[in-house]
Amino acid sequence: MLKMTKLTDYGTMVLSFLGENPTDTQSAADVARHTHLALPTVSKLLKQMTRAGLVTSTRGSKGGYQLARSPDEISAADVIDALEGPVAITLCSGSVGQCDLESVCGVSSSWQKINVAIRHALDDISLANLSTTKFPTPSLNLLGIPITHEGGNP
Amino acid sequence: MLKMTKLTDYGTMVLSFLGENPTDTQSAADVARHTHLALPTVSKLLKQMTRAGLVTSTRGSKGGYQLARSPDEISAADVIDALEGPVAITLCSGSVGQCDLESVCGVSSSWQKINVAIRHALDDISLANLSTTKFPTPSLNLLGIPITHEGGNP
DNA sequence: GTAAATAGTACTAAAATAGTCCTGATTAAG
DNA sequence: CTTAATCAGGACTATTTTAGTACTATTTAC
Repeated sequence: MLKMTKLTDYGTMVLSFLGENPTDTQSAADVARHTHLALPTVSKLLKQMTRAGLVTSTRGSKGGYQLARSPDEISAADVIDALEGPVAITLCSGSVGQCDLESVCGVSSSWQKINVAIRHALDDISLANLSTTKFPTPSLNLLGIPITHEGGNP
Repeated sequence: MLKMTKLTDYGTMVLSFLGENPTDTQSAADVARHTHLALPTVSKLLKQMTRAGLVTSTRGSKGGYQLARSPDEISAADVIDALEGPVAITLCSGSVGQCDLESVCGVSSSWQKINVAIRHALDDISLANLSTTKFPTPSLNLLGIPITHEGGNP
């Protein structure tokens, strides 16, 4: 539940790497080398993220990719949107009238609210926050409960 | 992204129905009839939720299921845990040291924070809130942004 | 013109989800 | 004590989604 797909995770890694040297153009092969991901996969991700406007590409020899804007202007929600399409916690929460069970369901609008809430939370997390390399992670506070750093992955 | 599986969605419907008449014991067939879900599916869900302690079962003829506790004491997180196992937004956010890329990843702990934040949000939503039948849906407020009802499913 | 890149698309493989079925155990009722 | 109704557990199949690869076309530096 509430899992991102691997590709989104990878996408974040790729963006994070691009963010390390924002002025350099990196080829897909460069990115693959540094992130230890397979080239075709990285290539696919970069294409998708280019189309979504998260990175810019330069074609031709000596071409490559760069972040389209600074790491603190790219949100977690942006990345997810680019790689997985619109966020929706339940099928029916995406849009109205598409569920056969709608009339007998007795459950729904609150899921949509949760959805919106999570969405806002993801909007407020930037790539800069997600990259451990350089930036300090700010404290995140949802529902009045401050969430502090308590170990975890490097 | 951030989607629940259909089964969790169904599970909520099932619980919601059981919550309508908390004192009655409903057989799996009854539940299937009223929710318009297939019997084997409902049966499977009820078994899982029984094991998780969300509903109680009575075996034998005239047996069936009831909510184990009142609808406002069952949270969205409970339902998700029962039907999908522990919440984890990324693979590596579930536990430390299980990811090959950990050392080169440069991304992670903030996903864990998001994870925890969402978790808390889901803890605070009860089945009573999710059931449209009887209970008014309270306002939900994450990150200081009040989320108001703005149409959507019935 | 050639080599090094990205763009687009289609395809295949793998994994997760959803759904079904069967066999066994338990209990109320006749 | 037999039968019918009902849950328990697990195995199995089908479907859908996700992940990963491959191929062809286009663009550009030199």
